[in-house]
Amino acid sequence: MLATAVGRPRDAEIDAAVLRTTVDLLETTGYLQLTIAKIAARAGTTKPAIYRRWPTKAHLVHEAVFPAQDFEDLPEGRDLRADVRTLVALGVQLLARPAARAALPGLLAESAADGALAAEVLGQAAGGTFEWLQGRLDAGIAAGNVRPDVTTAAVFELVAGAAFVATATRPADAIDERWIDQMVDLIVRGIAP
Amino acid sequence: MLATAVGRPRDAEIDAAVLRTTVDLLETTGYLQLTIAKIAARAGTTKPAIYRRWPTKAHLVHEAVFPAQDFEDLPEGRDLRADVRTLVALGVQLLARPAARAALPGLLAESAADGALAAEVLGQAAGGTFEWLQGRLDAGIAAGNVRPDVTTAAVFELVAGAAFVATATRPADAIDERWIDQMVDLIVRGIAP
Amino acid sequence: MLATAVGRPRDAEIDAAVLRTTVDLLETTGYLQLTIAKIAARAGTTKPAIYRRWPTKAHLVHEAVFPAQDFEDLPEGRDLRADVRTLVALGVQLLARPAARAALPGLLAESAADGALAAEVLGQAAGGTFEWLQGRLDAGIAAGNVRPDVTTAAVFELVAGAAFVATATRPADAIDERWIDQMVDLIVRGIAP
Amino acid sequence: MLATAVGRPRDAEIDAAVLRTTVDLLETTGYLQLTIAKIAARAGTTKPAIYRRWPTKAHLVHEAVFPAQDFEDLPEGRDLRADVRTLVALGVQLLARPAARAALPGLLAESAADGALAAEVLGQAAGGTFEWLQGRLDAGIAAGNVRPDVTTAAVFELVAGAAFVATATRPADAIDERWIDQMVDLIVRGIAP
DNA sequence: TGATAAGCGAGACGGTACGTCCGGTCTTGAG
DNA sequence: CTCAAGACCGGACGTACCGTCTCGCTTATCA
Repeated sequence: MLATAVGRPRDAEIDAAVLRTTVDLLETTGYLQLTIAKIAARAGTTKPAIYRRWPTKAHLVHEAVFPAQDFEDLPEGRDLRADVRTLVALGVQLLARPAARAALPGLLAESAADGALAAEVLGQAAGGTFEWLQGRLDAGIAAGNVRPDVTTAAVFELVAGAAFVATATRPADAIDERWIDQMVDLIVRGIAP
Repeated sequence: MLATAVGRPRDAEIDAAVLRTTVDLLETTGYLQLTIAKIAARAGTTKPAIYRRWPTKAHLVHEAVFPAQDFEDLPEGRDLRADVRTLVALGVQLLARPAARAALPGLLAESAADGALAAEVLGQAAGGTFEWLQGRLDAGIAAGNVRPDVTTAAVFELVAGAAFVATATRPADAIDERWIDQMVDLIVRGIAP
Repeated sequence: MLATAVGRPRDAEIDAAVLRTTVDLLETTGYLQLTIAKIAARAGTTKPAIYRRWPTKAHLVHEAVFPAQDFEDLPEGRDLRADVRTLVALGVQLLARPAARAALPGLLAESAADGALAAEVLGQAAGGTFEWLQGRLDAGIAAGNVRPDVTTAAVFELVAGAAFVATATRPADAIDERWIDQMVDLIVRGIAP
Repeated sequence: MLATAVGRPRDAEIDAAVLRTTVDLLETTGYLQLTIAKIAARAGTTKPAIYRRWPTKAHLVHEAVFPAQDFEDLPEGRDLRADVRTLVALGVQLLARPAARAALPGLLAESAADGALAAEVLGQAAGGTFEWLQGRLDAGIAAGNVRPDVTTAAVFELVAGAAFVATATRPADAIDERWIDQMVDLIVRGIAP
């Protein structure tokens, strides 16, 4: 995505309009019914303009629904329960948005056949989060709040998985504070010595 | 799929060949690249023969990858740990097969836009399993091994979610007995009083 | 088409109803749009009952539109002009009926790929007619009204061809007595010494 | 078939390959067995590419077998016999080719149900030819070689019809110079005063 | 300042896959 | 062996849409 020096520069308006439209249409029509042509028409541009920016629908949707900055602002660690709560809340916040609910299964389906895409999608989610969780759990072990044989991957799978299944099976308003509290409770007790 | 008395009966060979081919192609090409035309060609039959049996690709894949009988043989309850282990193992056994890994995100993506399909897919998984789990947890509560405020749905989400995320992110051989033991440990401790 | 002695005898009503319906539908929908299924439905019977009697649509149409007896009643020869007129009138009578106009190109198209059918269709038309014409021309030669080098085939081609092209290109009511007279005039002069 | 300024231009190779393949397959399989799918496969292209160019099989066959330019080069009139011979030879030349023998009944059958197609098919044949014949006959009348009451349509029907029936019933090699001479003789005498 | 290069809207193209129609066959149960 | 009823198989249909390409124009940088 490096800007070449020569030639007409890309119109940043188009980037913004396309990303915005993609989210809108995702919520309306779902991932599979979403087409580049529809996005182009609704964003007031053309298919080639979109294909110039994103190689596939999956890349576009990924960028539109899970912008990179969403994964960057994890707070400093406090006590264990608060940290777990932060993680569960992050998972819910990321996955429960309508656009995310619509996009994720589609992205996963595409990832199944495209390793590079899978790496990109998962890499981003895991990226900072995984290390952050590892740090929190290590601190917990040191403080005696977490069993030493608990692996970061297992906790990550529990948290992410529960959030994913909940968003896939529950109505949106059934994933609330009480749901989060319940999950936090289960996780914190599960990893306790 | 009720047999009508009148008219030429269906060729059972075709049913079998199509289901077999569907699983094969899923593992090879993935859900999105899978097409009815390819299945028909490889199974030695034609598209109409397939459309006569299954209304959409999703229905066919569902039946091919998650046949109904897979969900029917949950054993009698024993002690709590064994029961949780049964559930986790069932989740892994169902989701870790290559065809299932390829099929599930696709089915979820289709379900997002087709409520009836969602009900079918989830209904089957939840069908017996949910009630069975509820019974086991109630028994656990009665025996004092489970906190009374633990909900079946939450446990179900943890187990199914962990299995799903693990199959989506780990290599197949990294989901072994040790992984299961670890999950069972986390869950059992999480729900204990 | 020999009736076998054993078993239930065929229902002659069905033969008649199908032939009648075939002519009706030919005039309405044309040869290519005509289907065995439509004929069966309208004749109040079923496809298998029709296929039991006629191997193809072409055979059925042939029998329905050009029954064998139509070609059998050529009158005794009189004078040459009258004989030519008989032939031209026969051609017009056979080809100008709506069902025949609709059927003939279709039958010819099928005949192009099916030699046996071609022999049947042409054989019937040529059958008695060709010999009859040959006799009349021979008599004309003997009487000095026809050049000896005129071949029967050429005259046959002129008469049949003119009738065919006229039915294919003219409206039905433009093929009248005056048209016949004109053609007879051209032919009689053409073959005269 | 007007070239639009905008959009990707058509691949002329495909036009040529499809027309060539259509003629080949017509000679091999006949009109009714000819399918767009087979043509596409054999021409190395696809059905939509064909449907973009020709709305129906009939239009494609028409253009492939009777290209427009075939009807454009009628020579200046000379004496009557030579002119009639020109017309008969043109008829034979157009209709006796294997592809034309296979195509014509099919085109006529389709024309029976599609007036617009009929106008196109007949219009092309009649187009220049009819006027040309009219001019020649008028000249013949003026020169005293043709009866004034001879109509152009009747002569046209005789010539076209004879050529058509001959190609439909005779083997290809039986329509030779001698056949043409015989027909010319019959026609010229038929229209003479 | 002019040449070069890339982006843009417009829109048709090539080709994959779709879901359907229907032609001809087969099965059942009764006559 | 026929009949009515009806489903089945498979060839072909005509269409939707994806991603690419071409055009004529615009907008920037580089020589």
